[in-house]
This record gives sequence, structure tokens and C-alpha cells, in this order.
Amino acid sequence: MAAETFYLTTPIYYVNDAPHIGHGYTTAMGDIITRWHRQRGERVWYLTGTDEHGQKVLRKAQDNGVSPQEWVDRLIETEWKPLLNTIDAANDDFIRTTEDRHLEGAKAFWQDLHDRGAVYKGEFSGWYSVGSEEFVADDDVLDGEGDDDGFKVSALDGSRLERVTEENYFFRLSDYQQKLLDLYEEHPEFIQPESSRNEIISFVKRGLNDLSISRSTFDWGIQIPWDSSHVMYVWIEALLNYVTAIGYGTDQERFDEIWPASVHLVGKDIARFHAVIWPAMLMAAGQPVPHRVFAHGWLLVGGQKMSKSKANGIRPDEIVSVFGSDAYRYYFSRALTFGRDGSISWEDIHARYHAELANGLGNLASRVAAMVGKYFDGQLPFAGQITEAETAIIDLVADVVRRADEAIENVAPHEAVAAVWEIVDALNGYIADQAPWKVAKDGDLIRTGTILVTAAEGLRVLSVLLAPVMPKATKILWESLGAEAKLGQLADQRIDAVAQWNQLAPGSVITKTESLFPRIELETE
RNA sequence: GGCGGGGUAGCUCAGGUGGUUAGAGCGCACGACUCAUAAUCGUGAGGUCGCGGGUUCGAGCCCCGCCCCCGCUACCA
Repeated sequence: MAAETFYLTTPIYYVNDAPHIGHGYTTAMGDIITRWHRQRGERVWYLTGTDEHGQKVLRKAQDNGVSPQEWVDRLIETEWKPLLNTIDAANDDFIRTTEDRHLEGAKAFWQDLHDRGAVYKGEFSGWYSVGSEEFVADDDVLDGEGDDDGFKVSALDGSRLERVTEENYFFRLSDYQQKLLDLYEEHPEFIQPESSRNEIISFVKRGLNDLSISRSTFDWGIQIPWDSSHVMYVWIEALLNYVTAIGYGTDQERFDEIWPASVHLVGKDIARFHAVIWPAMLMAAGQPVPHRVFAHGWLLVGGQKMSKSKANGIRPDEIVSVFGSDAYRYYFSRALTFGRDGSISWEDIHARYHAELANGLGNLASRVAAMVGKYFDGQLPFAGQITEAETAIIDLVADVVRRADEAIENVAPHEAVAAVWEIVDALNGYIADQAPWKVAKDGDLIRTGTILVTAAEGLRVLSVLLAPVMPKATKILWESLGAEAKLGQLADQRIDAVAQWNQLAPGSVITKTESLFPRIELETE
């Protein structure tokens, strides 16, 4: 059997509006993780996409006076696909739930559930708001007052509610309580981090009800294969993208090759769908469950969860247009603990950009290239006898590679980046300690060369280790080191071989390029 | 209400199963250096570890009570 594919997914994003920074966050983190795995030499499949059915999209389209299909087509082209380019994502596929492969695959999955007896027809009743045309959760139902005395009203918008009973198809979720608990028990890594795992377990322990999984009051969705009067409940349909995108029901061979998913990246608000309903559906269909669901935290702005309604949302392209996609990817992977909520701010992005990228990495590359230019006419010298100072750098690199790789394995990109940055700091310290400009002035060019080769080797390591995080800047760095002639493309450099020292060829042309991260003066208002 | 997470230097955060003077980065002050993107390196100031009890030779880490913030407590996604 061929080596398993590292298959990572983001949620498919609901397209009732434009993307915000949170979407960019998830996608960028997934991209960093998958790029790293590619540099491990693994087969990788990185999927993202959009969720386009459901009542909210339908209503939004109607509000804008266009058909739902026109609405989603427009939004996908003008907002969602450009996001990938904005943040420099290298996804392997992009699935839209309005595509044929998804429609066919979803129907096939439903048929399989049906054939296996996991679906039955039943009645769903709940409080329905005619005004907003949707069911209101029991917790949001209040007793009316005044004109609404004697009626139930919605806590959300105050509209009057009526008891509606409709015929729906149900999924036998209640059959899976113990099987799910066993799954969490046997595979503690299935749902991470720990806080999400705790919540999921306590939720499931309270008991599971069967789930209403079809709707018959509107038709913007996928028809149930055996009953055209119903469409699939959008959540149930959306989850299926993870299998339909890789061939479920349409290309069995390909599906078998890639499934199950290695990691489903999700926001913690949708962890339940992915860690409870989704594995139960897969079990019901006789399919293996994903290896891991990882729920990341929320971005807090001024201590509050970012949201459109609070007007504290920042668009990804606002940040990228000022700092660039590399800085965007770096910032979110470095400044936040993946899996926990974390604060972000424009000031913090600005501060880290200068302190860490411009002054730290950018200046390091700049000073090394300048000295090779000044003392060796831009050609990498030979290294002489190494001392304890060089050994310390070499040992640190080996240790960092090990720790960073382990961090990525644990879906902790922030730890990986922090580890790699130890090399940046160590090299700046090393250069200050060794003072090659002084050694050169004293006429010891052999020692000067040893120091600069060590620094250049460190930069080589940094370009490889940071390539998943900052593909653009590291590519420039790789070129400036003259590494490609001997070592090939940056993207082909393997993580497991990077710590091997003296890979750069003496005589390589080191060029001092434009600043990797030029300083950015913000307009003061 | 129940369950879970959090409350540690001005800011953002680390601190497995308790153990010397509680850490990092940024910011600030001072010094060194001059290869470099007015960058770098070093030193220092700065903390009642939410509050009150308790266990212990010893607690930020354990126990009890309390206060604040956030999340989950299913069918909007």
C-alpha cells in the first residue's frame, strides 16, 4: 500500500457575505501546515471551498434581486477565490457545493445512508418565525407581552412565532452515542485541543437525539435522491464536501486513495458538527472517520470576538495590501496560539513586522549578504576550522528542526515558528559576538569566511524552514544565497535534510537583494 | 443552573505530575558596536502570579469559598 496522503481541509465557507480575517486565518494556517508536510516529502492534498446552499443564501440573493446561483457565482469570483491569492494559499482543490461532483456525491452518500437504514421519515416540530422564515431554537422562544400576549415570540427579533410541524427525514444519530464516546476515548487526538474535546465529550454524554436532516419549505439545496420534495439540510450536505471533493460516488479509486482526512481544521464554533455529527454519518455509511478534528480559537479585537455586527472586522486584503501576504501568514502563525482565542491588533501587526521581520530576519539577511559582498566580492568563501561558537549554531539548528517538525505534527504552527525564530536570534547574536568586520580588519580572512559561511548556512536553513510560512520572502532569500544552482528549488528542499551543514557551495554568488521586509511608515492621523 | 477554558510585569503571552532570587517577546532606560533595513548585541528597571482561607518544610502550580471574562449546554450556518 502506498504511503498515506496527508489530507487536510478547511471548513467550506458559507457565502452569504465576503470573507473576513478569520477565514484568512484558518486558510493560512492550513496552508502553512500542508506546505510543511509537502517539504517532508509526503503526498499532500489541501482542500478548501465554499458552502453555497441553504436558506440564508437564498434569502440574501432574493434581497439582492438575483437568483441564488447568480449570487453565489458572483461572490465566489469576486470575493472568495481572490482570498486565496491574497493570502498566497497553495490549495490543491477548491470545492463549491453547487458543483456536479458534489451534487452527485452527496446523493450517493444519502443513498448509502438510506440503504443502510440510517435514515427514516419522521416529524419535526418547532417554533417557526414567519417573519424571518426560520425555526427558532427553544432557548430563543419567549412569552409575548402586550399585543403579543398569549403568543410566543422570538428573542432574536421579537417576531411572533407559530408551532409548525413538518415531515422530515431523520438521521439516527442517537445510535452513535457510545460509538462516539469510544472513539474519543480510544483516539484522544481525534478532537483537539483539550478544551474542545472536553466540551464535545460532555455534550455527547448528555445524550444524542436523532437529527432532522432535510427541509421541504424551500428548494435551494440538493434534492433527496428518492424524494424530490425535500432538499438536504445544508449542514449535513456541507460536511459531505470532504468526501465528495475527492471522489465519493464519482471516483471510487481516488476516494479510497485519499480518504480518510488527516486533519479537519475548523473554528471552535463548528467543532460539534465535525466531531459528533460527521463521524456518526461516516460510521453509518461504513466509512472510516477522519484522524483528527482540530478546532482553532477566535480572533479577539479589543477583547471581543471579531464579527461584522460589531464592526470590528478587518478584511484580509487590508492587512495584505500594507504588509504583504508573507507578513500576514507570519503574524497569524506567530502571534496566536493555534487552538486558543487570541488578541490581534493593527498595532501588534505593525510592531511584530518591524521587530521580527524587518529588524530580525530581514536585517540578518541583509548584513550577511553585505559582508560577503564587501569581503569576498559576493562569492561564498570556504569555511575554515570551526569553533565552539559554530558548533552551538549547528546544534541549535538540529534541535530546532526536530522541535518544529514535532510541533507541526501536533498542529501547533505557532510553536514551530517560535522554534525557528530561535535560529534568527541566535544568528544575530553569533554575528555580534564574532564581529566578522573586526576579524576582517585584522586580516584573518579565513576566520571571516568561516563566520560568514556559518551565517549563510543559517540563512539557508531559515529559508527552507520558513518557506511554508513565507513563500515569497524565502524564495528571494534562496535566490540571494545562490543556492538553487547546487541545491535546486526551494520548494523541493526536504525538512529532514535541512540540518545537514555545508550544503551551500563555496563560490556561490551571494547577492544583496532588495530588503526582504522594508520598513513601513504608517500614516499618523 | 451544569460543564469547560481563562484571570501571571505597561502590552501580548510561557510557566508537564508543588521545590533555589516567578520567565519570554515587545515597550522603556542605560551601555557596546558599526557589517546591516537609524538595524544589531549587552545590562537594567518593572510583578500582592484575580481575592480570602487551608494543606505542606515549601504553592503561580494542590484543596475550600468567593469575584470577573469567555465558551458549550444541538437542528442560523
